[in-house]
Amino acid sequence: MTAPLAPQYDPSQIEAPLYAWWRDRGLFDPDVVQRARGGTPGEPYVIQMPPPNVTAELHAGHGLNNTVQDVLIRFERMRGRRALWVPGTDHAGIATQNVVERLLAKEGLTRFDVGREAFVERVWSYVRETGARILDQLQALGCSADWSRTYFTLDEDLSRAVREVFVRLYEKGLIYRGHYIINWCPRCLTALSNEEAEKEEVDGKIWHIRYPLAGGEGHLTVATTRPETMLGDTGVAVHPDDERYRRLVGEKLRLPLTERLIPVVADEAVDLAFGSGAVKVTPAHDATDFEIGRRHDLPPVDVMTPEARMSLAVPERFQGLDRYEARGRIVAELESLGLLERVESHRHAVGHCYRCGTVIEPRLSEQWFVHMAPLAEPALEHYRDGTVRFTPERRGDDYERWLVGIRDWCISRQLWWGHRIPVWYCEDERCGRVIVSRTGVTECPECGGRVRQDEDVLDTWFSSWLVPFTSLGWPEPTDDLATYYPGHTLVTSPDILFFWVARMIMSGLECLGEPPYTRIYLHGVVRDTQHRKMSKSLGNGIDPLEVVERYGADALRYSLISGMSVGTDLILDPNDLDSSFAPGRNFANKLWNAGRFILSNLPDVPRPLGGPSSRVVRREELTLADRWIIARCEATVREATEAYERFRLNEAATAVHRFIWSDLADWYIEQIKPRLYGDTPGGDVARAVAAQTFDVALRLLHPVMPFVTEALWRRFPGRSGEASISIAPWPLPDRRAEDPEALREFGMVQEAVGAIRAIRAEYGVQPGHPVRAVVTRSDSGDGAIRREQATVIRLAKVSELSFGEPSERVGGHAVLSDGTAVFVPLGDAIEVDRECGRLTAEVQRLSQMVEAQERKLANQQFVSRAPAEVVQRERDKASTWREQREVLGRKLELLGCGAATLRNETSRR
RNA sequence: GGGCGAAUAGCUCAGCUGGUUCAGAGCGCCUGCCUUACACGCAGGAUGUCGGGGGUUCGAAUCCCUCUUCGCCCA
Repeated sequence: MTAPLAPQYDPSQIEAPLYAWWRDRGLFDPDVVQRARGGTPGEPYVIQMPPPNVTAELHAGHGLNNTVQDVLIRFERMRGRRALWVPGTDHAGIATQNVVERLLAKEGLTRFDVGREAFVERVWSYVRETGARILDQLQALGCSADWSRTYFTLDEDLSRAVREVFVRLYEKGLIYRGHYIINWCPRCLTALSNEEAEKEEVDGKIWHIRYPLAGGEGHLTVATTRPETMLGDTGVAVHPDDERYRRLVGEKLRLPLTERLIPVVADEAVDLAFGSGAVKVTPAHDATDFEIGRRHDLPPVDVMTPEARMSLAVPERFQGLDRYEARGRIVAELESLGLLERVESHRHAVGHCYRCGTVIEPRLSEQWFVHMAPLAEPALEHYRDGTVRFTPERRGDDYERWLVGIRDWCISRQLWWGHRIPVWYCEDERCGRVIVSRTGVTECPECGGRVRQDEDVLDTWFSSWLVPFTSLGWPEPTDDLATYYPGHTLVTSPDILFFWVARMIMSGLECLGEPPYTRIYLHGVVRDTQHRKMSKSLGNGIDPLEVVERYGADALRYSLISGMSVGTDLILDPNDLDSSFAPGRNFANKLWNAGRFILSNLPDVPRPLGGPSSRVVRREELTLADRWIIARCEATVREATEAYERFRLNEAATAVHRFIWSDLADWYIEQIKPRLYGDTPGGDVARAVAAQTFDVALRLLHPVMPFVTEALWRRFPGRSGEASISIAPWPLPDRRAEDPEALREFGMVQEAVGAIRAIRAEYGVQPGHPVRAVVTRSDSGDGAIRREQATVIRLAKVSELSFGEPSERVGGHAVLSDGTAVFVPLGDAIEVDRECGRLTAEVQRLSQMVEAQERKLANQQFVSRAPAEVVQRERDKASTWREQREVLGRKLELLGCGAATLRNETSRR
């Protein structure tokens, strides 16, 4: 039927064709899948992909984030939901503009040289050329996003929606323009929101500077971390309750280096404990000072240019100096004037541009803002009433705190790449009308005069906070919007909780009355072994595409998923990809070979395990091993399904791993080999059970390892060429498959095999060399080992297995958990002393456990206060251990281990 | 300065509601094996003051307090 499979799994031959097949058949499009399923209407399930920057290259963080989303979307797709994963890219204003500016710089040009229009065209052509690259890269990971719905935040439709929202919020009075202190990046030359100014701890200093009293002797000492801003001081503030300075309030000071006279004012905002308790007030360069200045009529004096050089408002000798050069010069001059009282070291948080790392300059500037409190309120309510929930839960606290203390959002950016602010100003000064419009404006509706559009563009996040509905066609009432909004799960990393997640909830509630999703899964960050975030500049990144090339996408995905637990970071070693991704590579290969074995043994039409067929396998045909693997499979279905549902993806992955590797491959496949190609009858039953349980395992694993599972699943006999595991039904739990008796009994067989193998290894019996074994049943023994003696004989390489009391004494001894004794006579091969030592140690270990248990049970408090069930369990444990100890104790006597040995062993401890 | 998280085998991490998964998994390591699915494998094995100290409890890796170290967020 199909070509024989290679003994070693080679993902490079398998993955790309399978991906193309899925994609071209439309299996990622929920509407196509719905039709393929015969139109059964499934409940929609929607995930919005965090749109990567259009200029981004795939890194490990993207790999993790998108793998998690793909696992969830594939899981829900198989469960019958109309699973839609919406992909897109973000125009990323600052980042993209920076990239193209760097390209221009190589030609010796700036954006100002080429002009706005040409520059924007240049960015577009760059984006058109490279913009889809990251999405292509995601395909190599197996991501099953619906590419037919891919959006770009600057698409015409999405841009229209952005203007719509801007105008609506403006009309509701939630967007306003004003002069405030904003975060200014002197390198990117734009305003930033508070969130975009990343606080970073730096070692700084506090300079204590004397400001002389204008009238008479003395001075007032102020403390500052930014002495260069003193040139813009227009006052000094003290706390109204501060006894030290009360008499100075209202006095004038002579501002050093400028000779400007500035007043001392009293203001509640001053922290008595900080520095000297007197603060310089620089209204144009500090948010708090700006407020103080307003309250006391202190005029703002802007002493810096946009590039953070000293402006014309300062004495000539400082003009044009960079802010840090100016700092040095100013401090030196103050020192020479004897006005520098002292300098202290000071560690404090300083804002840095999140795009270029430059230290932010707080700057007075006219910008557009969103008034956030009214938007935050419903977002808060939907969290507090449990509608919107976080995994891990504690992240909800961050969300709540941010919303409670929310500040207005500065949304204008002094960039050229982005959504131009839809505001026009009448150029006729007498009119001065401000027009906010959904469509272009060419003349003033008031006076008919000329208008000019606001030069600025909107914050990139002002478009991405809308994507859960703009990606579906809003504000048009599209079918997609009706079907797929609101969505369900959002998967991202915690660093954009405020930037994006919280704001999307606000916009969804504002524009559509419902939050865009209700479950937010925030995963960790990928770090190196020194726990540093992976980054291009540190060179400690892992290239997911390289991993895919070397080990396959399945190996990457399994390694990421199984190594990541809820809410914790993922540590990977970029210098040792082999050991980082060995788990996934090994497992894919194991799966491949288990599949190779099972498939090569299947007939064209295997017997079914259930259903109406007359060939159905009857329950009484099943052997103990069959019943056991079916029961284990059932347990795995429950475990894995629940784990996926709870976002415990690592548990799902390891549960299936355990089933496939430890249960199916190590035990079941080994156990059924005689039935498959020996004389033992029942091969058809074994084949049926192997096929069925392996099929289930493949489906359970498909969300994590989509390629290898599909490759194998499609090769099952009787599969139609159209069938894909990606839309195969999810395995459902089936109570009838539960079988505690089979689990226990086969467990005893496993123990017996394990005991014999251990004895063999202990005494260096060559693997091919058969041994005899004697099993002495305990009173509680149930005879499973006797019934399954063929299994024990095969798997433990036993030549002759007998039951009853052994006739010999010299050999290896073991006792199973139910007290059954296992004896391997080894004659000359055994060293009696060694065996005595081994058994004595075991007896002693058991004795300690028994004694501890007896102490516990002798404790009246325990017996009376612990639940009866627990007490019973502990009693059972004690009697089991006691029995094991007695069995081994008798063995010791039989072996003739002297009391001397015992004493030796005792004193050694 | 405030808040949160983490600390368990050499490494990366599970251990969810205190007691039957209680000291686990994978990788690495040691020993022996190319046993006709797989050497990316098979079989066996070693390795732990569950970060320190104190407390609650009949019982603590698990709950509380405290200290140390590391990380994150907010001012």
